[in-house]
Amino acid sequence: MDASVQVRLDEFIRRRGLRRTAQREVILNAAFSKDEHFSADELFERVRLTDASTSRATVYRTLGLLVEAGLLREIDLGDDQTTYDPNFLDKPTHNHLVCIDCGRVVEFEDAQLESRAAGVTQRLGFTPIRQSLKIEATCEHLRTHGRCPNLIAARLSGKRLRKKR
Amino acid sequence: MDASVQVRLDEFIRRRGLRRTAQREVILNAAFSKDEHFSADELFERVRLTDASTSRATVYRTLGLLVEAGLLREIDLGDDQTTYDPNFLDKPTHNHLVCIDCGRVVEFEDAQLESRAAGVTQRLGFTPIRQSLKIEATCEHLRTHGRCPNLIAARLSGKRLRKKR
DNA sequence: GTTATTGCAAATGATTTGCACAAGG
DNA sequence: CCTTGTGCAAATCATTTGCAATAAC
Repeated sequence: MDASVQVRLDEFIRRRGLRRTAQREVILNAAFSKDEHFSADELFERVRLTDASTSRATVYRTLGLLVEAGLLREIDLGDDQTTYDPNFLDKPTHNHLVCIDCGRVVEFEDAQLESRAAGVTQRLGFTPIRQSLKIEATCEHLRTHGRCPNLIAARLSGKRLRKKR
Repeated sequence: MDASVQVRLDEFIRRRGLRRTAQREVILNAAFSKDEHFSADELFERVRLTDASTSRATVYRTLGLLVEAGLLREIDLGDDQTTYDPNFLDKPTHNHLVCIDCGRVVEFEDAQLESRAAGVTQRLGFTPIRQSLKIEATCEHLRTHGRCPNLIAARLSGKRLRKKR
């Protein structure tokens, strides 16, 4: 985990008169231990590995904090639960491509898309704050080879593939 | 309501061996009576005006049907409940700009954004199926005039302004 | 007649919250 | 100390579902 994440949270906590706690520490570490997206529950599971006493409620509360602090961002991948993305610090303007076949999520940045969207926003009489492009697509690999390695992996791990409940 | 909507639903129903019912008729009409976005509950309220007997459960079930039939599309505006957009028949590739100040939603199309995103998708090894750009922005009007007509209207109508529960 | 559909009420499941206790500064 | 944070369990709230009754075709 990048040390600056720790620093940013500390600043946010101080600025707001909040407190540093062991739980927030553990949760922060769990959240930024990989660059993978995660749900509140997945994070809770990760947290348990280190610290069995931290409660699910605290995970939810801390997630809210981290989002407010600008460390995490909530993204919508099309399923029912909120997904958290820890990669906006490194790539502040990245977008997401979701594979309809296997559920794989690919992140990408594109400066032209970014500026074009900003222009459109201005023209409409607004000031752009944040923009997110979600592309849903099918896997070229699946169509040409008849199978998709990610799909197989996803099924094995019992991962939920799109769509609500 | 455009008559073609009716036709499309009928075709979908026939193709799938489903049945035309009074409830589906009423719900379809309510959904396409305006070009405004709506939540399941808002639609249910609209439906009650015409027909007090149709249940909330049937509204939910029919919404699923209309989405499958390609008549409605679920969009994410950042609040907790699913929002349905009836305007994709007229503007198949439109995107959304959400004003952070007042919650107003502006729809816009942009062919260049569209094709650029499609190009990126191809380059990543996927076939684009659908793409949605959501822009969050602040109101120019609010900053320069100190007030936003939409914000006032939104507050008066007790509209929920972003963020979860 | 079959099979799909509906209404009702109960179930679900992610997320939030009230409260009494614990802990940071 | 005084206030914020936490765990727990109960509460929320949108959405889904089981089931018996109803209505398409």
